[in-house]
Amino acid sequence: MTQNHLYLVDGSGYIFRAYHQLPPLTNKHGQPVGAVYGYTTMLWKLAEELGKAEGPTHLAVVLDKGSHTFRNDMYDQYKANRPPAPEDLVPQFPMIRDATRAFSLPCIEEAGFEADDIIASYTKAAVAQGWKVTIVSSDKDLMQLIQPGVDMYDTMRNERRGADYVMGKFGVSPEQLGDVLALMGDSVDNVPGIPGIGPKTAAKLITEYGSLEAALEAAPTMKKSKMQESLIAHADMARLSRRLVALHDAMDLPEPLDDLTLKGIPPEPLQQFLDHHGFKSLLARLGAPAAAVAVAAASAVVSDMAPPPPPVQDAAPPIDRSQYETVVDEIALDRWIAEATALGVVAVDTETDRLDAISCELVGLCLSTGPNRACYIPVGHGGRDMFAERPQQLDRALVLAKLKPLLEDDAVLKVGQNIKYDLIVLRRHGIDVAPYDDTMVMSFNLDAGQSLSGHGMDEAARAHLNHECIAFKDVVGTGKSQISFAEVPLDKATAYAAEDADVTLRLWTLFRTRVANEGASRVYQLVDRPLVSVVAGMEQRGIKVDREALSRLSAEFTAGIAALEGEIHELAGQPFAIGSTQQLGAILFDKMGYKGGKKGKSGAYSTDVTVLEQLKAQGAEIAGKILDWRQLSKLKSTYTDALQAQINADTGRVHTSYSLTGAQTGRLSSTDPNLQNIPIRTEIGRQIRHAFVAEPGNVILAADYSQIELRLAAHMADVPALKDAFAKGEDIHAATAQQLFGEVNRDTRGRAKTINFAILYGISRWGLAARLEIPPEEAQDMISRYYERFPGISVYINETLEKARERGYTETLFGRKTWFPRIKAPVQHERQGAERAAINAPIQGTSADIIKRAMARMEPALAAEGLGEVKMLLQVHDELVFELPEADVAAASAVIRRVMEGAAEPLVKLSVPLGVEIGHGPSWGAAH
DNA sequence: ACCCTCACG
DNA sequence: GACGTACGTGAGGGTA
Repeated sequence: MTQNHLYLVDGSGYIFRAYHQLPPLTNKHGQPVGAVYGYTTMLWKLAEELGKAEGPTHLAVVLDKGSHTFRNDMYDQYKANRPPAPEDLVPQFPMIRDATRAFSLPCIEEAGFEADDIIASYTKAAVAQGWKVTIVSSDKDLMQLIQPGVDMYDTMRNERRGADYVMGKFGVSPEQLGDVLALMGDSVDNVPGIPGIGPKTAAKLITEYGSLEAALEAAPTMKKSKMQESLIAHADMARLSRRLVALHDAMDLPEPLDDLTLKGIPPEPLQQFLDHHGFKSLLARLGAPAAAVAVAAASAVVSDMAPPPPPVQDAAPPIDRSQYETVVDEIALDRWIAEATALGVVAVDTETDRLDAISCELVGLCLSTGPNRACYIPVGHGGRDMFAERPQQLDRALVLAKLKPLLEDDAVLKVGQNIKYDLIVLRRHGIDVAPYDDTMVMSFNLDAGQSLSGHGMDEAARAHLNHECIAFKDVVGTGKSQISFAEVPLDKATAYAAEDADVTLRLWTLFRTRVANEGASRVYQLVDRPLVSVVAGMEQRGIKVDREALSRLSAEFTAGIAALEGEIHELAGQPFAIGSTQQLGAILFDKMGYKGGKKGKSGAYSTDVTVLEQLKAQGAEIAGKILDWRQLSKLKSTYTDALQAQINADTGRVHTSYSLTGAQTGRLSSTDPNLQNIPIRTEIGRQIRHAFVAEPGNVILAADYSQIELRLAAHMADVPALKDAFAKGEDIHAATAQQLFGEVNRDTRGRAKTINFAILYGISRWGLAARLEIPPEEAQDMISRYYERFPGISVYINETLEKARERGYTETLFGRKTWFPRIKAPVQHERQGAERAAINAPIQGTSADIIKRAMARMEPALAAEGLGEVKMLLQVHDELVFELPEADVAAASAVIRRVMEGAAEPLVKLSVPLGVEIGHGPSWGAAH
């Protein structure tokens, strides 16, 4: 059996080198991919090494994760000089992970450690087992690892390097290299070294004295010189530098060595990746015999080796609630904090006495640092009543003061399930939790649209951990006997709450690899994750609502409703519940004899707007009155009454709650109250919008993307006629009318508008026919003409559907997946429904991605212009609503427009401009 | 708990 | 040839 040979690829180092050495390529989606291309060719070269004598049997790509490592704690200036990564390189980082995944290679990254340390640790472990190691990198720091059995490989120069290379370049052996590097210093990493000493002098000193320590000790006896004085003066700097350049080789291996076995490179994902980016020359080689050989050789490696170990099931032990700890003393609390800090990642969950984060009281917190390692820290049991009997527990202020450094520690990742809630609760106590991961958002980015109905923890635990969580209602009861969490006994509370943290961390362990392996990193890291804290801020801020104005409207509506009710009963000849569709149907169709058939599976009469409009057109006076009654009832119950009840007593404002995982396409949704469906289309409803007001001295500013979905459709389906019209700033529906009907008037423009929207939603001839009130054949003609004039549209639709059928999901320009499990349903109308949704999802989803990016960038952009008083309050799919001092309107408008119009860049380059319309006034209604 | 209706993008 | 609407949401009221 051949000797195992581990290849460790310094992915991060490679990316920067490729970026600087290759021209700024872009792929067919307009994304910058120069570094990705270089990286891909490097992996390709490695793939060709497979099966050769010195080729790999095991391989891992190692990447940097985050920027804060233990070296920053050692020396706060470490890497402080390093400029931020270039703007067009940043979006390529997640694509590097995609590339790695396309080659089906394991990828290792670990927070708190640089890629160099991971490589050092793996090298040490492999050498200890008698393996050979090749480090794929040209980094001088890594050359310290060269030793018998360990060499380096520079794929760009196609050169293998051993100890003689180091001797030739630095004049010392690899084991002395660390001392030389410490003396030299490194301006890029900001390792200080000793001023005036470069590579030559350093090498001379080390060769002469044998080591850095020996040279420093001998310094006072050396011949007097500038260098000698410097050596004495900066000895401490040299010692610090020595520690900075030392590689940490004793970390716990995130993946066992044996898991790095090369299992062959299946061609399909690779082909998909190359195809996606349009790397044509590599694609051609993939089909060529050479690649076939490489792939075959890769498979041969597998068959040569011992059979692969059985797939690791869930390596974590089953959930054991008896191991959870209730923390009621400071020593235990300190121990948990130390453990979490050392680990660098901790699951966090807060327990409160009610559901809304804005007004709840904190009852307890939990932490988890590993499977079954979880604790519950009660701080508010016994409730809000200060005199009630309280179980023994730590003081809330003390616990929060102790937890604050952990929760704000850059080097400790906080993991939460729906962490937006915890962010708000803790921010109310002066704690800004960062950095964070959210398992609910990760689940959404992986599985949106999959058969699971939501991304809640109980469901996720069932699906992914095969575990049934304690149900909240089993802890607090239901209905009248329901108690607050503050009243739950500590043992029960600990079992429930600590389990949540335990499960959250377990889910995170699963999701983080899946996010990396399934191409979700980009949308998670660059779109959704940064949004969580932004949305938390918006919810916490709320918007002011004029209670008196709503109350006046309520009274007006009440009077109108009463008057209409009388008239309706009069016309019907009897009193009845107008709100009951059942009774209304009976009155209209059975008693009064109007025509209008049964509908729906329930067999009940339909009485919706379209039906009532038809009756009205037939001359049924009652139908119009019912429509008016319905409008007023809706406005009163859903808006004027409900909204008053939602005003927070402490803030005097309304705080909605946004769901980041509610809409399958990636849109946000808003609940309690829903502020994304405040009336605007009718004059009477619009008055409700006028009740959303600014504080004295401030104004409300609303910024809307204009026709964003149509613009995206024009870009994604590549329709030159539509793109030109947008580029010229033309009225898009008029332009469509011109194309379809040859003339523009009110009628043709209106029909064109209907068709344009129909396209976005996935059209059917019957749907269009119903909308335009024309026969289906005529509608079909119109659709055909649309496809003729805009051929890109039908190509887009067909390609989207084909991909959805083949892969099961659609993707936005930012890589957001939406799954369509029913796309192959045998029942026709289910399947067709899925098809229409699949046509719409990439467009609606890309629009959602874009506004989310604008939101994530908005506050820093405003702050950079000294506009810290400008507050983002609401998002309504294509609109952002702000409150700001009147004096800031002009400056803020410019920033807001710039951020919104440029939100796709640089990740995605659009071939149509994005337009933004901005208005302001004393109220939301006035801002439109 | 479910259906219907209707508010928004 | 029949299907009975468009895509994505959330809330309130009536009914079983």
